[in-house]
Amino acid sequence: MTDKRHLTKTQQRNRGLIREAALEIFSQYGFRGATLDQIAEASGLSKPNLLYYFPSKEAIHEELLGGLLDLWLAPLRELNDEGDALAELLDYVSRKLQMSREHPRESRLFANEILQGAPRMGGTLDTDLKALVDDKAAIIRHWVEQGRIAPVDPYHLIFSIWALTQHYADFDVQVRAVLDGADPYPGAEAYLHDLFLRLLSPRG
Amino acid sequence: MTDKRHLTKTQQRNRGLIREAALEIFSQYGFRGATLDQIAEASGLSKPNLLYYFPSKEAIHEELLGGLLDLWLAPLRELNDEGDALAELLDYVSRKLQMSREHPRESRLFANEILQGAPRMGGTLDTDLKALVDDKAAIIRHWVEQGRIAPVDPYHLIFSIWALTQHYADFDVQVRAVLDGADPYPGAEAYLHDLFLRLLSPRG
DNA sequence: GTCTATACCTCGATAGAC
DNA sequence: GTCTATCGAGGTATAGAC
Repeated sequence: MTDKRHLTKTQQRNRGLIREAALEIFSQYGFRGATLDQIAEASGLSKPNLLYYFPSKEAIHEELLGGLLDLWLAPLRELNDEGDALAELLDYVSRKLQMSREHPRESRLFANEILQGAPRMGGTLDTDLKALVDDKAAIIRHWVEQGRIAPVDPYHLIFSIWALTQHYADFDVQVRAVLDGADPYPGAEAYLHDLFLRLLSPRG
Repeated sequence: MTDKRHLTKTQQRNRGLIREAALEIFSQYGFRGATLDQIAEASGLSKPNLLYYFPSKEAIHEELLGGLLDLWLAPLRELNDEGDALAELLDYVSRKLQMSREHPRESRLFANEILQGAPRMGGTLDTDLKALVDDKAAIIRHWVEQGRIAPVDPYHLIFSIWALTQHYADFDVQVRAVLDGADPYPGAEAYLHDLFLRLLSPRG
């Protein structure tokens, strides 16, 4: 039996190659659009060898999805109720945008999954995701009540941060078509900082 | 030869049934994830009968994509350079959000296509889309220069409107998981109106 | 651990009766 | 115009030699 705590060098290396290749292919073609041939090609391993390390195509996909929600929610998890309210939220936006820039494939893999109704993410959306968002929304509501930020709906605020940051990864081809291929991130950083600063600055 | 201008009642009806069913299935599963069996089932026609009306699976998909970009850009096209700047933009946001609410399947079909690199949309992004956005961005830049709205990057403003409105259709399952299944649109309408009002109101 | 060969199935598309 | 039956390609997974 292979024990996760006692993997040989080869095993670690090949499982890593497969994960990397699978991320590349699944994020571009979706689960059903991707084929084991493509993943084999991209990883440099043979197709039967893929199925030596993972029992099925589905298992490879699950391996990727497993850690994805955690990675995805990490920036939100860092939101600190004891920090400066406005700075905390602006930092969150910045971290989330950086996540899109550094992990566009993970963003697209996630988007593919959600777009199709999250058939392979099970109940993690209703449990883990919802619990964290409820927790952070309560913090934001508190900040509003204390007048530390302008009044906003905490849930729609969080949705808007997700939407605005992930858009640059998920709709990359559209963005670059409009911008003639230019890197959108410097402009996005400035625009989003400005947007949320104006939205959230307490007035009067 | 079938001439589009002389379709029988049956032809019109069945082609309509196929389009409706294909939209339902393609938007949920993507092009490769969808099967003709599913579309046949959903349309109430037999699989060979689908291929009597359309030469291939790809042709059905193209039929849907064909009009999609136009439908998609219609709200932006209405942006009128002679109207009141702030009201024009807020109305655009509202129209675009309504499009998400009324056409979530079209939104997801489009998102599926863009997410995977728009392999079947040809050059329409680089030509039609870019031309329209450049045109409207020039109008917005003009409004900024005249001081009729606060200074913003016109391109990122348009991206942000797309991202924020489409998010509610494309990431519906995630939004509803967080909101316990509640309808997000009333809250979204208020939040987005508020957001863009604060962002764009000229100050000083 | 890794390969070649292949079993087996799903799916798009066609043949041909009605 | 619509059906049943079926072909053939492509895809997941397995067998078995090395």
